[in-house]
Amino acid sequence: MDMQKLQDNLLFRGMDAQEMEECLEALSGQTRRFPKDAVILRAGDKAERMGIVLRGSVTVESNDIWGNCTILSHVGAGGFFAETYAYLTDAVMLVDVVVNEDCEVLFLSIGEMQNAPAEKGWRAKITKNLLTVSMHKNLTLAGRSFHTAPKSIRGKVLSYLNTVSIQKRSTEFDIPFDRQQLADYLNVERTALSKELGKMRADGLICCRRNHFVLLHEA
Amino acid sequence: MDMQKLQDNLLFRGMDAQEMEECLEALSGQTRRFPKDAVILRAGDKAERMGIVLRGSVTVESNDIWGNCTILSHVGAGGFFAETYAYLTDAVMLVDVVVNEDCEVLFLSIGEMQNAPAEKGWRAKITKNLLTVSMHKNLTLAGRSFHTAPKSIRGKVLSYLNTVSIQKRSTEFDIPFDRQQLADYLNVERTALSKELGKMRADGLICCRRNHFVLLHEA
DNA sequence: GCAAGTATGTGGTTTTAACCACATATAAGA
DNA sequence: TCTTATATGTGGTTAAAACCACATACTTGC
Repeated sequence: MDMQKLQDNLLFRGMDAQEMEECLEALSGQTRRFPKDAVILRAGDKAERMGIVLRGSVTVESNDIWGNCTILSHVGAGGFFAETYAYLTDAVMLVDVVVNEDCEVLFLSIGEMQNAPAEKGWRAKITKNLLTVSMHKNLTLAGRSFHTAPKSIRGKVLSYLNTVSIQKRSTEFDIPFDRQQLADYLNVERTALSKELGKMRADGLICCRRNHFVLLHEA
Repeated sequence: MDMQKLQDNLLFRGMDAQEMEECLEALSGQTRRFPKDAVILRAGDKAERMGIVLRGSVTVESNDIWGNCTILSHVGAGGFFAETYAYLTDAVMLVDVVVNEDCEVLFLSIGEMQNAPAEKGWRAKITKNLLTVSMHKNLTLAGRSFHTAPKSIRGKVLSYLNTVSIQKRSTEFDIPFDRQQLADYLNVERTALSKELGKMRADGLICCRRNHFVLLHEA
């Protein structure tokens, strides 16, 4: 495991090498690799361990019996999943975690944190860091609510693209979704999304090819 | 302020009277009353303080320029708002916090927590409690995503009512929303919601009057 | 470069919910 | 109690998106 890279991760921020090691030991840190489309966690599971994406990416999604898919969030390298379920041990997962790009995941029994001796420096640090992680996750979830709120497909798309543009600090960027995934994220039908993107292009609002987008300022 | 009741609050769990006092002092605890429809916090504000609802209730909502309202969550007595924005001090609020029923709110400069001496017992406790609060808020937000995901109004309503029923452990319960608010929460149009509720009643799925609902098991 | 598989786009139809106008019911105040 | 205000429900129309079938474009492996 690349310790240096891990030490830069938000969850371990502020720890020295010694603390990191103790922490990984106490929380039974373990890495695993998964191929694209693998289901890492399934709705109904009781997740005892949270996941940290070291390489690749995953999506957190809900899949109902009728085949409807709703993507709640995309988690790239350095991101986290299932931390809520792993920490609130009584909560049952309502979502699946699915591999988007071949990835490597570090699992941590984050609940064990609370059993660690309070004197250990890493305990206070990881608690504080997990708090920050959780709050950021809150903003992510709230963000999706904003994207799905507009009534029209165009409104949803613009809300989403606008946010990505702000995050990337550029009007030209790649999004982490293909058409079907973007549709599932915005809760709309794929072909309707394609149509709307076509209209938006015709209207001179955007320019896009596959997952590459450019936002255009109207003349 | 009713200290006993406050001590039962999730955020202060595990603290003794002494710690509570120190904590409230350090975080500049201050209570205020608000009448119905007052706007406690407005989108665009930088919230330095989180709110704890002691009495009454508030809604966290997004109101755009065109008059569209989206209710993200309802916060009743004992609940919290703006903790994310108050803790992540650089984040600007994207939502309004509006009084739903006349209420009393305790404000806390939760960011100050990090400046308190680490030896203080209350600091570790409130950090841990805030973590729990944040994670529960995550589940709340994810819950709304599930309610708004179904394509049909009926699907949304059933998803919502089903969840409330599970929380209240009964098929008969009051919801904290009037029709307009429920529509805003589920992201649908009010009159369309009324119509659908009528149909659902005709279909023998539910029985409702104002904000009182009974779920019926089909024959 | 070709074949096969996957992703994306387009046209046409149907379903659904938004929208508007208004009726009725309930609550609150004089 | 009567009046007024507010909340809820209903009918009809329209706009929009879901849905289906299929064409085209792109990717990948051989």
